[in-house]
This record gives sequence, structure tokens and C-alpha cells, in this order.
Amino acid sequence: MTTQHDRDVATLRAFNRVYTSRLGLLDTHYDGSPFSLSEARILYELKTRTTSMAADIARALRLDPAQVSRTIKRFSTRGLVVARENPAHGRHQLLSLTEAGQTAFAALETRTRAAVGALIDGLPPLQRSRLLSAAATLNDVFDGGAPEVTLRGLRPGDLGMVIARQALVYASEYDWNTDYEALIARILADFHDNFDPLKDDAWIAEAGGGMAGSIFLVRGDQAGTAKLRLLYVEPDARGMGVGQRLVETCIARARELGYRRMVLWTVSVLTAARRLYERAGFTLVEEAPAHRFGHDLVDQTWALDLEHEA
Amino acid sequence: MTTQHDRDVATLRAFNRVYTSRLGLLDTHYDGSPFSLSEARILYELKTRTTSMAADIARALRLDPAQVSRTIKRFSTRGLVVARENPAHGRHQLLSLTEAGQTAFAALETRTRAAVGALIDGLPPLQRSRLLSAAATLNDVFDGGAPEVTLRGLRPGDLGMVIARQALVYASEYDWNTDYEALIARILADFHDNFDPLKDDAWIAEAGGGMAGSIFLVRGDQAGTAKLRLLYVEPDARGMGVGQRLVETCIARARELGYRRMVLWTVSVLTAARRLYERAGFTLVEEAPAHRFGHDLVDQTWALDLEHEA
DNA sequence: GCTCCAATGTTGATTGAGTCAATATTTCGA
DNA sequence: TCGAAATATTGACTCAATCAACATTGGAGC
Repeated sequence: MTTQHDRDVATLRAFNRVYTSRLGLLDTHYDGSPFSLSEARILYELKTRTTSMAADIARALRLDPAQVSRTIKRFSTRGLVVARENPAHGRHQLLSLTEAGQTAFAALETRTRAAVGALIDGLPPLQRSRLLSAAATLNDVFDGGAPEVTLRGLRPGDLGMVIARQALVYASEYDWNTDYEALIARILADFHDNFDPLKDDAWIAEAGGGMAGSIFLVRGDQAGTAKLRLLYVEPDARGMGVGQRLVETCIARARELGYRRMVLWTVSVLTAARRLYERAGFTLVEEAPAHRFGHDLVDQTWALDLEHEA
Repeated sequence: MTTQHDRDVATLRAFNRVYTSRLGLLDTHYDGSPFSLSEARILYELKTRTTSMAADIARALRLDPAQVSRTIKRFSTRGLVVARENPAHGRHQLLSLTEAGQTAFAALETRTRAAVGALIDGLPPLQRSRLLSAAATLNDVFDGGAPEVTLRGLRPGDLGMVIARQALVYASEYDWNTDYEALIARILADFHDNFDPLKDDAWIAEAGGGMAGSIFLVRGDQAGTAKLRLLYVEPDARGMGVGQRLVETCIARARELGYRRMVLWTVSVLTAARRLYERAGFTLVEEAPAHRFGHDLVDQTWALDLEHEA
């Protein structure tokens, strides 16, 4: 039996093979280029970090200091690099490109850009955009550090994404049918059409360039009562405090807008959400069985007094 | 000034650098492994293509025949590979792994899988899923051949994706406001709630694992009249015949369901869609200016007689 | 039949990549 | 002040990569 983990490993290994055979040539020794791949990488480091030690380059590129030393020596004899003494530290030497080195680098850049450009241009638009968005994602995953969670207001496409993600996730996790999707589509259409900036609000949580969650604040049926609606956290973003931030932000805004009470409707199977509500001070005020989304569920109403809480 | 193309090239080159420094070690010479990266690649080819010539391997891996020859020779002396004469062709030799070769390969596989698995497990869930989906996309872009366009029925999440993509694309291309998003959210909620399999239908076009377009068939106000709604083609998938296939499929289904006439509502700025309608035989029956989605647009109604056409 | 050509596989030669070990030098902290 | 750690270099070695030369074989074309 193959687990998801096995399949993930296979995917990544296949990617590795594809990369080595199809893309690896991207940086390799173009016909007639005076630089090998390794030399080009070192040259790139010399250019970007204007003054640097050989040891810095070795660390950045995970190369052996011996190899860097020899490469720098070759560059020196070719007149591409000069090593100045560091007055502040006798053992460090400051490497920098000469005029000739700058010129050689520029020529290499031009050639590389042209080659990469040709590869991109050779792809049909769909493939190109898929390639580039995947490449950008990988850059961010490996170079972007820990993904930061940010909250923002609604933008075009957000309503649809909220509908799509919730419908898909609850269909796969709880086997809910598409009644749920239609329900939230209508809720969000109403939210937009009745939107009053003094009574309503909404937030999208973003992490790593994608949606990580969402929450909506809507006026309730009675004056002074707000409704918290459609709290959602992406499965992959769980455990990052996204839900708590959304709930807290929503409650704080409700207070700002002068609401005295907040209610929300949910169903009992959504246990992760339940914990968030409890933590925020909500209490369960009503429960009733209901047949929804193809299942026998238990409707719940939770409420929070906004006046007599911290 | 930097064009989009320049940025794309930079993205891909950054990806290349990130890959070489962060992921390149994936296949490299694990401590104590008896195989170098190049040897491991050749071993992999020997395993997967059960019998093969050295020349095949050289072509597959874009290696020099000389290098393959020498590597195979090393493998032979280590007892990992045997070369049998090809009775059909005296110059070709059939290479295959010995028992020892199979064992060595299996050990290498185990070690590699463990290393890749450790890398995956070391990532937080969000990063992991982003990495894997990007890797899968790249595999498909480079190994999957031309993306095939397929049509399918609705699944959970589709309504939301249709809303999200149309809202986002028309906002960026025509600067429409979010009224449009709310409008189609309501249209699709109604579509779901009133759905009758004998009168309504919907299709999602897929290409390369993502949505490439969509179209909806809905019963009209008058008996015998169908409405074509929400035709949409992803910008990246334009020019692939997606729109035409959607329209043709929709019309064919309308005929099947016994409709005698088909109408559609659109606005005049959607010129690409207009061409599709004309091509399918629709004729413009009504035009009226209207202020919609934050702009002065021209509403259009098109109609197609389903009885007296091919 | 024959010749020419292309493909296959091998070997030699050379340069660079990659790794390990040893060493000289310098700085910095205990 | 001493020793640890970092920097830079050199030697030694194996493999990767590339080019050139060459022998061998099968097949296309005559």
C-alpha cells in the first residue's frame, strides 16, 4: 500500500529527475561560454555581494573552500578578479570584479537571459504561466522564510475563493453535498448586496501568496447584535493561529462598530471552530438537530456578550 | 523598464539558483553512499529500462557516450552489471543489472527515499503542500506533454472557482467592480437550488489540472427556450478551442433536452465571446445601454434557433 | 556483390568539480 | 597568554565532462 507520504516522495523525486534532465541545462555551459556552471555561480556571487571573502562565497554556494580558492585564482590570472587586503582583518581578503570581470559577467548574463527567455517563449501560454507560478512558489517556499500570515479586506475573486475552498474542504472532510456551496454563495451574494461599511466587514487571511482563511462580520436580526459568519481556516494553515486571529479581529471590529452582542451559527461537527469560539468567550446557547448538506447534523447557536468581557 | 518577460526570466533564473543550492543535494552522494549522482542516474536508467544499450542511456540522460561507457565498465568490475551480446545486432550490447546490482539499487532507493522524506517532513504543512503542488505542476509541464482539454460536470468547489476566476479576470481586464461577483454568486446559487437534470446542465473545462473554462445551460423563462450562461475561458487557455468546445457542447445538450431555441445575455465589451456566439450561429436580437459593474456597458441578447440549424 | 554512412562502443587526453587532509596565518575569547 | 576557530592555500586523488580518434557493425544505395 502506498501512503500519501510515499506519493509525495515520489513526486519530489520525479521533479528532481525532470529538473536535472530538462532544466538543468539552463545554466550549463552554453556553447562557447568561457565559464562553467560552477564558475558562473561564483561569478554571480562576486557580482552581487560587491565585496566579499572567498569563505562567504563557499558558504553561500555550499562549495569546498579549496574549490573556491582555485577558481578565484583562475579568475585572477584571467584578470577578472582582484583581491585586496582587508586593513581591518589581515586574514580576510576582499574580492571584487575588475572592469574585465564586470564585462564578462554582463556578457554571461545577456546570454543566460536570452537562453531562459527562449525556453519561456517556446512554451504555450498555459504551460508558461503554470511553470512560472510553480517556480515562484518554490522560490518562496525555499527562500521566503516562514510564511507570514496577514489579514486584509475583500478583493475581487475573494468571495468565489471562499465559496470554492469551503465547499471543497467540507465535501472531502465531512462529505457535505453541494447544498452547502449554494448556501454560502447566496450568503455572500447577500453580504455584498447589503453591505454597509458601518455594520459589516470581512477579512481574508493570506499566507504564502494564497488564502489561508476568512471570516465575515454581518449585522444580526436585532439591533446591537452582530453575526460572525463563515469562519474558515485552510487545512494546510491550521495550527498557525490563523483562526484565532480572525476571530479576535472580527470581535474587536464588532466592538468598534458598537455592537453589544455577537452570535454565530455553526454545526457540532466543526470541532476545531468550536474550540476557537470557546476560547474567544462564546457560549453555546441553543442546539437543534437538522438535516443539512446530506447529513444529520446538530445546529448550534453561540453567543458572546461584547459589553461585559475583557 | 522591466517587462513582464524580464520578470519571468528573473523568476525562472532565481528558481534555478534556489534549486541548485537547496534541492540539488537531494540526489547527491549521501554520506557513505557507494554511488555518485551521475552513477545513481545511470543505475536508475539501468533499472527502469530493463534491457538497454549504453547509447540509450546516454541519450536519455544527455550524457557523453564516453562517460557512460566508463561508468558501465566500473559497474561491471563491481559486479553490478552484465553486458550480453545482442544476437540480432552484433554492435549493440544488452545491459542488465545483476542480483548484486538490484540489491545495490534497492539500497540506494531506500536511502534516497528516506532523505527526501526527511526533507518533506521537515517542512510545515503549508510549505509542504505548496512545494508538492508546485513540483507536481512542473513535472506535468515538462513531462506531461501538451495539456489536454477535457470537459466534465460540476463538482464541489466548482461554483466558487467559476465565481472567483470570472470576478478576478473581469476586474483586472475590464475594471468591473464586485457587483459582478455578487451577481454570478447569486446566479449560481439559484442554478443549484433550481437544478433539474432534465432542463439544466453545466460543464467545467479542465487543462493541466486546473480550470480552463466553464459554461452553464439553464431553462429560460419561456417553455422551449434555454439560456446559455456564464461562458468563461481562462486567459491562459485562450486560443486552445476551449470556448468553442464549451459552446458546442452546451448547444448539443440543449438540443438533446428538446429545447427549440437558445438565448444568452452578454455585454458588448466581451468581444472574444461574441465571436464564439457568431460562429455558433447566434444572432444579436437586442441591444440596450446599461450601467453595470461600475461602467457604462451595452447589454446584448443573442438568440439561436435550434430547430432550423445544422 | 560493393561502398559509403551512420550508429555503437571504446580509449586517450585534458580540464574542472568535488572531496579530504595538511598547513600557515590571523583573530578572538577564555 | 594560550588555545580555539576561522581563513586561505596547497597537495592528492577520483570522478565528471568534453573532445578527438578509432574499430566495429548494420544498413542504404549503387
